[in-house]
Amino acid sequence: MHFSKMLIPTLRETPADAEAISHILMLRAGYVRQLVAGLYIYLPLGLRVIEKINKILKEEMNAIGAQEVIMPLLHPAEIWKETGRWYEIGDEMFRLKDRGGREMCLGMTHEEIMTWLAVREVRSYRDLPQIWYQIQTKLRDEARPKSGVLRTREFLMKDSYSFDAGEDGLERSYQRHAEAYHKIFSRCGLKFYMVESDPGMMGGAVAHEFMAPSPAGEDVVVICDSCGYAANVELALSNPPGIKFEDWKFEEVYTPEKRTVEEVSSFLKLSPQYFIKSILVIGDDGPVLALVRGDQELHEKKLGRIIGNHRPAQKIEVKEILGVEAGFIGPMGHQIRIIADTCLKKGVYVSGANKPHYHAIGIKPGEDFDAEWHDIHVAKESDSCSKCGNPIRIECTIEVGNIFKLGTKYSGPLKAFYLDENGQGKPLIMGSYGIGPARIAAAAIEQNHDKDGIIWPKGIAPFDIEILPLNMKDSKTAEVAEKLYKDLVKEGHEILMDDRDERAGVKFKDADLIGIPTHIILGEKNLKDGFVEIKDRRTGEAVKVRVEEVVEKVRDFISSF
RNA sequence: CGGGGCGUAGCGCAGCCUGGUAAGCGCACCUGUCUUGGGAGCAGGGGGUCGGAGGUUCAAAUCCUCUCGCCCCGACCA
Repeated sequence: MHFSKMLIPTLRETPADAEAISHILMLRAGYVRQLVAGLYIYLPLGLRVIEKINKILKEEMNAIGAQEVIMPLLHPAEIWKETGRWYEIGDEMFRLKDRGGREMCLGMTHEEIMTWLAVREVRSYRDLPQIWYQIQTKLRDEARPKSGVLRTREFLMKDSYSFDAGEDGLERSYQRHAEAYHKIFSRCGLKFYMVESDPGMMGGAVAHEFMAPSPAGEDVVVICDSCGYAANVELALSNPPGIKFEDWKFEEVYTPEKRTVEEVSSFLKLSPQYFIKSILVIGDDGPVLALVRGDQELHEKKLGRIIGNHRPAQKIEVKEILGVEAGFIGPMGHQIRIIADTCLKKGVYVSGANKPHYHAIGIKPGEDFDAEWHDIHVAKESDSCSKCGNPIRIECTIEVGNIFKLGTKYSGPLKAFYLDENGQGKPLIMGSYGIGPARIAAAAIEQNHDKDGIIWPKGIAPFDIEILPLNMKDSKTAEVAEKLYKDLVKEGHEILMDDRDERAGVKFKDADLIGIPTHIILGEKNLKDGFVEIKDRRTGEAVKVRVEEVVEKVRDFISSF
């Protein structure tokens, strides 16, 4: 393609409302434009990247026997009502009515519709397994779209759904997806982790996420380099640093106006690790007291998985339920449900004395109070791996893919049954699997850029090579550039030819911004001696090559990186 | 939905506090000229209901009220 004939509106300056690097660079390099919050236009270059990614997705999905289909994105409400999600999902679902007043919604995912198809078309165990996928638009009315293309209200998703006769089959489909996903993200040039994740509202028991490390990511992941344990911080288990306990006798001490752990800890000159933080929350089934160590934080989601929906108690509620004001709560002597972090199970601690302006020293778990023990703290960098005891790492990541074992969550309510060998009706065992192509593109930029712009991984670059004839007014330059372009296209390379009548500096700057992996530079002086330069965008390394050898050298050059 | 910030030319911004002399700057764009290995120079030019509505005033980009939009933090995230 010729630059002069393409819409590539590069920007010299950073747009004011972009903050994430991928967002800034996609705007500056002319890949996308924003319509309104969370809705993006993909310009020619941006579309090329998405299509490269989609091609990889299709190849790898087809390779595991998945079949491409396409589903409507307008859905009748009835199906969503049957699974209950019409009611469970809140404002995130776009809802509307057709002219007949029939309730509809825009598809935010396709479990219901895929299962609807399976109900009708899958009859026998002989039809199984089936894996169906599509690459199609999803619509979710996000509360807060952000970070450019990373979180939008409308986005492309490769979603696949597996239907098996039993748990073994699901396991196979799940593993095949995991392997395909590894290949996909590798081919896209991403650094990524596969981590254990919370199945959440998707239902089912097992789920993994594919996470691309990047400071722009909104998910936090716990990684153990020693044993390979990797999990989303929403469920990651970890052991807080061990501490040496004193042999305190139970004793109440006067701590006037000292309420927070920091205040009491500095007042008593004891490290926060020796404290028990007591947090009262109000759940659907009544109040619950959550206990974590003084140097730890309570993880709401971890607690939520144990007690369900809950919210922090208000000050008045604390007084009413526990009989003491916040700041002096201790775990002793309460009748309500207590969930305590596992690391508190042993030791001798300090906490509130359940009377105003007093704390208690020498509290022994198991003796002075009892609790249900769960890992409910937020994993931190200083924690150690719960599996092998070695240090863990915490990283911010972009979720680029996920895989869920659904079981019969959808096939049950929608009555997706098959007949087994004995003629018995059984529910299909399902899995669902997603990948966001736009997030792959954004993550690739987040992980591959420098001060000058994007450095695309070869697998998903919009073009393989950019030709830069530095002076288009020089007839020799223009002539050789055209010939090289034709020859290289004939070789099967995708080429962007910067045939604009721009100064050399402009072409270099734009080429670096746009980030095509290989540049062929045609300067007047080199050309007089019969040479051009082949330059690698990532390293900046350039080699001088005779014009007639370019086609051959490019072959070597490209394969050497 | 709560908190904060910002809306002035395609992009980046100044002007607002202290109303009039305030529709400005840089880049981009158009014409000409010159230049061609890292966003050149010179000369000329086009482009704005100052997000919108209402109000105060002799007079509003500027003050007041309402409203819409965008970004960031948090909550939420099938």
